[in-house]
Amino acid sequence: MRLVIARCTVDYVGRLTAHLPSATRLVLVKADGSVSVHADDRAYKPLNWMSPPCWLREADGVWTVTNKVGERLVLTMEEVLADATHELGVDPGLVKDGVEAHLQELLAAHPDALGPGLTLVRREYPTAIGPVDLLCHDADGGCVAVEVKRRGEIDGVEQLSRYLSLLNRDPLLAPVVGILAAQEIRPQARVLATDRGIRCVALDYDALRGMAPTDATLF
Amino acid sequence: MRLVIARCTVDYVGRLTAHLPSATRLVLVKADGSVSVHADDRAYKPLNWMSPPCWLREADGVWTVTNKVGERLVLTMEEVLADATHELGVDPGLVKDGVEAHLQELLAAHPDALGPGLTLVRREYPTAIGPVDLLCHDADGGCVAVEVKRRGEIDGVEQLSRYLSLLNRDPLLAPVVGILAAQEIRPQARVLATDRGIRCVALDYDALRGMAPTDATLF
DNA sequence: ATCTATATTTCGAGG
DNA sequence: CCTCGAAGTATAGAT
Repeated sequence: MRLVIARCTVDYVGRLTAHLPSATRLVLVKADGSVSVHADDRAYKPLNWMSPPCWLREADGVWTVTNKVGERLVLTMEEVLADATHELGVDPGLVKDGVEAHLQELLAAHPDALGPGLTLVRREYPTAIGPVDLLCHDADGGCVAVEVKRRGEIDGVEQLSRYLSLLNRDPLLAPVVGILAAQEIRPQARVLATDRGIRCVALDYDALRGMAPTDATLF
Repeated sequence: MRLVIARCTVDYVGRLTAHLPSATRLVLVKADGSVSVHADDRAYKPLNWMSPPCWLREADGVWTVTNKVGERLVLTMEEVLADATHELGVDPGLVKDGVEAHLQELLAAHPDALGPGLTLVRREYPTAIGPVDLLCHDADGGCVAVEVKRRGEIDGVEQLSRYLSLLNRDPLLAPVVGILAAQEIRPQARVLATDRGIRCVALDYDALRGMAPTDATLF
């Protein structure tokens, strides 16, 4: 990884046209050839960048980064204040826990966390417009479609609504009711869901994770 | 901006739980207090980060970054290979061209690019749930609501659908038909739009930009 | 503070 | 390879 501190201007021409006036910035050139330009604020997003695969050509203080699609990132160096290179090696990568896939997995194992008497029919129940996260039966044998999200927003309600209108066209399934299950449900999403007869369930991830593996052998 | 090259492990506990095994990485501490951890690949996204506002406390080789919500990023430093600080100052920021606002502007000047005989009623036509990008009249005086996107996806169809159902409740406007206008329209969005009677128009940005300022004086 | 809409979104999975 | 959905999405703007 090469770290350059430089006063420079930057021009990007590709999916849009963008320009950075002259200022002192950090330029990162990574081992995969990618280049990013950082200001002294915001942790996540660079001011400007070119994603790999791409190639850097330096000529006379002008750095030109290009990719296969023809996008160009041009850095015009006015003054280089520092230029250091470090060998980092390949990163072992991030281990995550607590994302939507994991929530769905936990709920599939404990559908009764969504409501008493709920049992799983199947995960990723296929429909013409995509799979429903969970399809369940309630205590009376009625069908329940469950949309699992980390955060419940309007999009999730719309998505579930589309599934429900489709599933309810199937006389073997109808009537199908809906549940939006999420760790956090935005007020507006709750309003829209309620308006459409969709139940909202707030999930406690830690409690779910702490539940006994299966309750089926209690008796 | 402080640039640290170090062998370290990283643990994040917050919206999810994540762990980075020991490896050599770049740690950026920016003037706004934000911290990010970069591997030697990918220009855009850090391996791990904490967005501002947040605060870093160093104690005995353990860096703890916390924010107001109680999320924690913990870096355990095993070996610091470099540690340099540079003054960068405030960045003048990025100047963009070619985004949705510009498309909307061009279409407002040339509504007939959306269909023959279309004329503009107004941009950002206000409704209870937000402004419609463009409201137009067609050749017969009928109302047309236009949603402008750089890329047309399902969200855009849903958004326009909500506007249309609202606008059609107004007897002075109804019937209102919809147009989804975008440089690129995803297949699923096109299917959903068609199913709902919404017309899709693919935009040629360069052609739009090249059109004569106004055609009203042709005769 | 909350919600909405955008993004050069990036990233990964699945057909 | 394209398409689609998730992301600790982040970020900016409006309410």
